[in-house]
Amino acid sequence: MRYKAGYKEGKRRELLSVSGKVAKRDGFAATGVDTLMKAAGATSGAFYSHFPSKSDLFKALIQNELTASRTLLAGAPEENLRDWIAGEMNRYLSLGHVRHPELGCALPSLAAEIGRSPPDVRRVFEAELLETQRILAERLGGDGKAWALLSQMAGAILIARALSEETTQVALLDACKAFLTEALTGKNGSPPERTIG
Amino acid sequence: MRYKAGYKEGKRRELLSVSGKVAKRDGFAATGVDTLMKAAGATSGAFYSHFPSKSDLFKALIQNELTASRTLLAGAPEENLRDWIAGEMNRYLSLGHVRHPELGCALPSLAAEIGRSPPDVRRVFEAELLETQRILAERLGGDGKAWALLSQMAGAILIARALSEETTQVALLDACKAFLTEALTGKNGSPPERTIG
DNA sequence: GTCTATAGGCTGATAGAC
DNA sequence: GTCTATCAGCCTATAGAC
Repeated sequence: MRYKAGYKEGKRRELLSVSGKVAKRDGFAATGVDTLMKAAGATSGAFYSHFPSKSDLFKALIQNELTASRTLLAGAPEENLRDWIAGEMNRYLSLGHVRHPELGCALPSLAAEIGRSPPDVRRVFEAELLETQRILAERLGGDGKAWALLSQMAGAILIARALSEETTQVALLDACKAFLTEALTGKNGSPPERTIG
Repeated sequence: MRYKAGYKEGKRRELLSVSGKVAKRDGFAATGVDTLMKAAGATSGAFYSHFPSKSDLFKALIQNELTASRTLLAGAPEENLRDWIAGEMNRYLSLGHVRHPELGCALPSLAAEIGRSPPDVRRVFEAELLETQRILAERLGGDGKAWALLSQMAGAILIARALSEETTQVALLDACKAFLTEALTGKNGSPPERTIG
């Protein structure tokens, strides 16, 4: 064979990673196959030897992105609960996350498009998100707290990105940090950092 | 003149209303001008006598949608705070809202697209949202509570729509209702209704 | 003010050379 | 496995008839 064994698998991984970044930044439907492939250093013709259709890429990409986010979230489990919550809050509800969707969570970037996608896409999304929710619920000590935390964090980044002024973005982020910290750990929790611009 | 005075203004309002619905359901960028106009009983040629460009329609549509949502939210101010919060929660965090984006709030449907739009679009969004946040903050007695409530409610509908199973959607909605009710009114608030499918 | 027709560019996907 | 070339269809926006 003209290509090494394992080449295709590595290239597929690269396609997933690169097109995930572009999709989170510019939207999945709004970005053409040719553009996605150009970002990975190839052409649209090559794409179809890796995925049967653009929609199949979307499913694989969702799985890849949510798994990566979950790994990030599941890290640092040794600390106590309050410190872990404060740390995750400062990481997720940051201006850096608002400014760099390509490096961030898929929920604020792609959830609206997933909601408009066929059931097979949404099933992949649900399976992956439920796994994240399960881990969160275990740490927080409650299923409901996990859903609430996920919803508010994703919603905060979603709205902050749509805002025009950085001062307003910071006000929203800091408000959500304070609200969630108090609701999840009680008034005595160590206060979250102020967002640094 | 062959058309009545005031006709154009009325038609413009109809265009805003109809294209708002379609955009919230199918996405704004994903829907062509011709499709938007067909939904309003006209053709793409006529569109450009009402709006200079599709992007200008987006700005007008955002203004129209957020103003309508704010009017809905600002209603029923006579009750006490806890009843009002419970009522708004049951209205916004409902399966009907999940299932019918065309009739619902623009935030879960369009915020991601607004975030990818040029500054002039985001400025319109920010001005309108700040007015809603101001009213909410007054009622809740705190700027931060308003941002947190907006973020979690929008995030909850955003994520619920991307889920596949109705039981999971209901679990998420009920969790957010309970979480927000407790965080905003304390444990003694009357419990929110369970979501009815 | 609305219509049809059109321009130029983008899209997802396929065919065949290498 | 990747390339170029191509198809049919959609997009935003404009021109000219009525």
